[in-house]
Amino acid sequence: MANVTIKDVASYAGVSKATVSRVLNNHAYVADDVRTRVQQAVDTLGYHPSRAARRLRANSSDILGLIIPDIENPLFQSLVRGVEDTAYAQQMNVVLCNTDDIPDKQKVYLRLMQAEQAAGVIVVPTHPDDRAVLEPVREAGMPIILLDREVANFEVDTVKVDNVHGAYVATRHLILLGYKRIAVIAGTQNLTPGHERLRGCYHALKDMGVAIDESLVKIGNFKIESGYDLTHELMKAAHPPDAIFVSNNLMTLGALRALHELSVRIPEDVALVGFDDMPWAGDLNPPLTAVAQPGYEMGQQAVQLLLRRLAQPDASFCKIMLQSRLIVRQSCGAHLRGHNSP
Amino acid sequence: MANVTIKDVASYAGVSKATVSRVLNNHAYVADDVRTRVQQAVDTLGYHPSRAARRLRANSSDILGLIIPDIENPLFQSLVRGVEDTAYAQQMNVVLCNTDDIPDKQKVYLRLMQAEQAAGVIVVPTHPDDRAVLEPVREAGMPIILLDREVANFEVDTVKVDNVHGAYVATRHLILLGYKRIAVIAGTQNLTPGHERLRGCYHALKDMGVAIDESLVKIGNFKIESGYDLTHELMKAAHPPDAIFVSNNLMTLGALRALHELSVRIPEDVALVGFDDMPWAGDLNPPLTAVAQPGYEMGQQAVQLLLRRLAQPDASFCKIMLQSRLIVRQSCGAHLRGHNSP
DNA sequence: TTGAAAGCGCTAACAA
DNA sequence: TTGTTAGCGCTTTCAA
Repeated sequence: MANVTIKDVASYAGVSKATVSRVLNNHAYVADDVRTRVQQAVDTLGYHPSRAARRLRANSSDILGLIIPDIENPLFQSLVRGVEDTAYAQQMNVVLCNTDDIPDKQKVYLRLMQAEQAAGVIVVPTHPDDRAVLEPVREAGMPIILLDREVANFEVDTVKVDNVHGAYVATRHLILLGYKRIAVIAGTQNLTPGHERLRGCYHALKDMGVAIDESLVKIGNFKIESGYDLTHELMKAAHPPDAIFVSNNLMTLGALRALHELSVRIPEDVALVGFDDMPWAGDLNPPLTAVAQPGYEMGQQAVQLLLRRLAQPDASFCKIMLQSRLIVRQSCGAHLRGHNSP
Repeated sequence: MANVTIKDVASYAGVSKATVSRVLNNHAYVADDVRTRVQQAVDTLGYHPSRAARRLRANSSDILGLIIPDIENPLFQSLVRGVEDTAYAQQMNVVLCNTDDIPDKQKVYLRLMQAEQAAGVIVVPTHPDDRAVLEPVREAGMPIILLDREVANFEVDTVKVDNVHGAYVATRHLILLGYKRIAVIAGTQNLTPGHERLRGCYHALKDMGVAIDESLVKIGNFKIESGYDLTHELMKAAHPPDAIFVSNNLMTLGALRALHELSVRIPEDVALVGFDDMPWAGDLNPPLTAVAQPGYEMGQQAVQLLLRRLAQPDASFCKIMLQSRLIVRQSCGAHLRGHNSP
């Protein structure tokens, strides 16, 4: 009933607490018969060491903090699974925190992880200026891995996706398909993915010799409503676009909804390519052409980076850049206009 | 740099550790000037109490374990947010665990929660026979709240949805719209939602005087492939259905994919109604008619139940049953056949 | 190869 | 109103 402690095991097995501890932690210099006797005691008593006590002793835990904006975003879902599966295989436990991109929440969670003596944290930072909050945490001895987004003036292990290239490929794809008025719904510009994706767009337009019409560039905030509103703006204009590149999944969903409401045919009237794939992107109306980010691998890599940092606290900082890839379905009109795929 | 402890604060403020502790925990009988002096010391030193130590002392924590099958399922996403938001407001911290419906994983996580001295766990159990794993945990003093599914012979606080009624309404909706050959893709039958939803179907068919064609009843396992495969089976048969009720979101996605592959028009050739709504259900092709479960509220209620149990450990067990509601979009064909909605 | 003892940071009697 | 002290469960010297 009451909790079984190491003391109970010790007296049951007729040895000292120290010996039980040694058995538990696989120390050398324990007689075989003693070892088995202790094991039996542990089993019959159903003993499990108190993590609180261990943590107090060791001043660290096997907890891995994972701080993300929002679990309802499909990208972060696969990312979380990548982190969890990898951590689980290493006997680490993941504590998931949603910041909703609110810096204060992020601060609270970072503090929590410190207080919990987490082994380290993997963070998708809320803001490029987050250095002020992150640096003290690292100074206090907790390894930090940044994921998906970067923070200004903050050298740190990072896993990200080549946003510029992804957006470049998507935009070029639209150009090659012959669209003339390509609009872009960009994301929050002071988030790395936001401006990198816009830059990728611009690069492609320039490289392919397409003049940039600034009235076709809208800056959103990565949320559904934003995609919805900006699409309305775009389509209500005197010269609406014939194709739209949307910078993330949520805004793409908003764009889709707006276009349906306006009874605009996709891709006949307007073609659509989104950044971020979703498991059900092929079931949307129409099946969505999208730049797929390797969310699961991003999670995996982040954990690997953390383990490396834990093993070698003084190793130099490392940035891992993963590739995205374009998945051509129907919203871009490739099936109508032929395959000029990149 | 090094961790600031209560001792540091005490000596900085020129008082004893006990006094610092009293200030920290808002005890009465602390002189005002002492209180402020300690507060200042805390602030300037940037002190945060060690949770490990507190936990060791108190033999319990403010951690709430949330054990679900899979975060990639939209239902569990809103559920998680409901739990997190509610717990957060109560200063509790949520540790999320995905079992993938694998009993062994569930066992590991339950053990982890015990070792972490969680205040309680909210569990979506993997199996109706899970009593053997769950009961010992509760016996050991940890409150358990069951969510979404029930466990045989295990009296416990539970939050669930009225699956029978939800399926009933969905099926009746199809009957009222005039469909004659209504198929059902059911879920795992030894999971409560699985057989309850099938029962709801049967009830509706019987009540409305529709003969049951057993060849139109398929038992799946709640996963995408299952919905996909069974839809293929259904449509390849000599007498395919003119409507399908699918028992959860993932299988509905599979069904949708299969129907598209077969170039079956929805709802003209086959109507479709799914259990579980999804944020983007309206963007699917066609917009999906679905039974919406109140995932967020389920999460909220589960936390409330846990708090109640924590406050009154001996209160009698309580079962909360939430209603689902039918959201009529286009996949059921209501817009073509007129509004015979329930 | 084993045991005794100290101490991790905190809180709660008990005393003053 | 405050300080002293013991102890939560564990690991790790140090000594035997």
